[in-house]
This record gives sequence, C-alpha cells and structure tokens, in this order.
Amino acid sequence: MRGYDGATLTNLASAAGLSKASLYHHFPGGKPEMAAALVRHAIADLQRQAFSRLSGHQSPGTRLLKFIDGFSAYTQTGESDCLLAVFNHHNTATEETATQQLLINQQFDDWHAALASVYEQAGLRPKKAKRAAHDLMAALYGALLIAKMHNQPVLFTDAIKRLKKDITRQFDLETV
Amino acid sequence: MRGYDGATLTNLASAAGLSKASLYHHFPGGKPEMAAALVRHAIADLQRQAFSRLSGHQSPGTRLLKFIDGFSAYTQTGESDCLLAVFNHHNTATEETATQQLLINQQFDDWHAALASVYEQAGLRPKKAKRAAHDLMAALYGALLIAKMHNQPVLFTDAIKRLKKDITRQFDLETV
DNA sequence: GTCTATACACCGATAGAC
DNA sequence: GTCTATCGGTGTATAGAC
Repeated sequence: MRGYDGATLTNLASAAGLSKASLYHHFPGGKPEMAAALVRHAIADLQRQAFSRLSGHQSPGTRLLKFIDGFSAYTQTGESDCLLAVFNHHNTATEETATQQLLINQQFDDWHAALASVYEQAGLRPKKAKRAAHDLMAALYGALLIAKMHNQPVLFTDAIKRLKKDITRQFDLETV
Repeated sequence: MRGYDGATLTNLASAAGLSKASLYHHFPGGKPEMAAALVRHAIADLQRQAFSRLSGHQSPGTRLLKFIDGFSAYTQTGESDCLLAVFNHHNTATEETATQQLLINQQFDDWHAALASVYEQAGLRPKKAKRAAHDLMAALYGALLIAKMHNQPVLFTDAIKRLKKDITRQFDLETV
C-alpha cells in the first residue's frame, strides 16, 4: 500500500499483466478513473461481505455478529487493510481524488445509518444507537490499525472475539 | 497527507522556504533521511505530549486521564492525523522506509508496555493490563479514524470524553 | 548555507501499427 | 485489444557559483 501517488502505471500494468497503453483502453480517463473503479470495487466488496448482513429476518444481535464476521473476512482476518480507509486517510488537497473522497464519506454515512438502525431495532434509542454504531466501527478499525502497528494480527482476531462476546452478552444470544 | 511518494522535494522545499538543493545540505541522505528525521520528530512529539504523562507520582487513573488529554492535544483535538499511523499504514514493500517502519513498530511496543504497566499499577493482572492497553490505543486511533471518515471531528472529542469518563468511573476518581 | 542550472530516470498519457 | 515507441513534464539528486 503506497497510496495514490505510489501506484504507478508501470506497477498497475505489470500487476494486470498488460502494457501501460492497454490500461488506457479500459480506462480512458487515465489514473483517476482507475482509482475510481478501485474505490467502487472496494465499496461493493465491503458492502457484500459485511454490511449486507445487517439486513434480514434474524435478530439484531445475530445480524451484528454476522456483520463483524463479514468485516473480519473482508480484512482477511486482519492481515489485509481496508482500501477505503487507506485511500481516505491518505489523500487530501488533491483535485484528482476529491470525488472519491466524497463518495467514501457518503458511503460511510450510509453504512453508519444502517448500523445504527440495527441497534435501534435492538431497543436502543436513536442517540445511543448512533453512538453504538460509531463505537463499533471505531473498535473494528482501531483493532485493525493497532494489529498493524504492532505487527501482530492476533491482536485483531482477539479484539473481534471480545467484540462478539460483548454483543452476545448484551443481547442475550447464543454463541454462533 | 499524501504519503512518502506524494511528498515531493519541490513541496518540501517550498514548505521549508528553501530550494531543493539546500535540503541536501541539511539531509545529505536525500529523501529517506528527511523521512527518518520526520519520523523521529513525530515520535519525540507524541512521547512528550502524551506518553510522558504516564509516569509520575500521581495515581494510575489520573495518569491515564492526562495521557488521553495529551493524545488529544497531539492530534489537535482530532483535527490532525498521527503521522506515525499514516506512515506505518502507508509503506510496505519499499526499501527506503523499511527502517522507519521497524522503528515505529518498536516504539509502539515500548509505549504499549508503558501503558500496560500503568494498568498493572492500578491493580490489573499482566494479561488484562496488556489487553486494556491495546484496547485504549485502539479506541483512540479508531475514534480518530472514524472522525476522519465521517468528516466530523466531534466524533473524536465525544469519544475522548467517554473514554475519560469510563476511566474515571473504573478507578473511582474525581473528574479533572 | 543558499542558490541556479542541469543530469538522468521515470511519470502519466498518446499515436499508430498490428 | 494489445503492443512498441515516444511525447512533455516532473521526480530525485548533483555540480558548482556565490
């Protein structure tokens, strides 16, 4: 992960097994369009693996547990990074990626609303539900970052276990 | 924040009010040496503003509260980023910055030990103290990241308030 | 210590053959 | 759709005057 500037077309081309010129056939808009496609793909991926599990006919607590498992899977059990976090962390004051920044911000707002909605269905009042949603996201991304900082993926998996245990207790569920 | 690759010498020079050539007088090692100096500065800064407050003759809980305040100050109340987190997040598989990565990892290990020590002094057993130390760091960095993601700095300050309140309750302290 | 001028490599992007 | 060849620009880094 070397960010937008670190991702050179030569790298991208060799990673794709194509020449630089061929990339422009698939992405006439050049590098910004490639970044946009990557962001869209990451959003769809995180949506599919994690946030889609927030909806359904199961109990709110069960859905939260499935969501956490989905997030863990998305990050390859803490081994990989969240491209959206890296991208958003890493680009400000540049014209080319401003649109992607906004897209990511809006997506996280939507996701936060979906997460808060589940907490409301579990009986929390709107204010507390929003707070719980922020806290869960912060716990997930915080654990991911700390595991990276210490180069100990087990810190992430342990945090996931405890998060799930807390939710299981809070909503009086069986372990899944 | 555009990472190591995004920080061009032209940018650095204009930011420093010097020419590119002059930078090489102060940093003969070129860009990697400049990055190393920046990392060392950031480490010293975070040590001074936050982690130094973990030692002293006050109660463990009080020292934890001062540490949290120091971390908040270091991040400009959530407005700024932690350069160490960005740097570590953002460079892998590159030769030039590998040394800085290791330095940051070791520093965070030391800081974690210092934090865990305070929790031990507060009565926690080693295993739980280490866990609490990891959790606090994850909560701080998680809140910082989420605040950035939603472009709402208040999410960080709110999280700080609640973290301090929790510690105040846990250790039966007066609010500072 | 600071500057201008410059070397050389690589960047993103395009032209045009196949 | 893919390629080679190439453009103008910019990247890091150095030489040498002051």
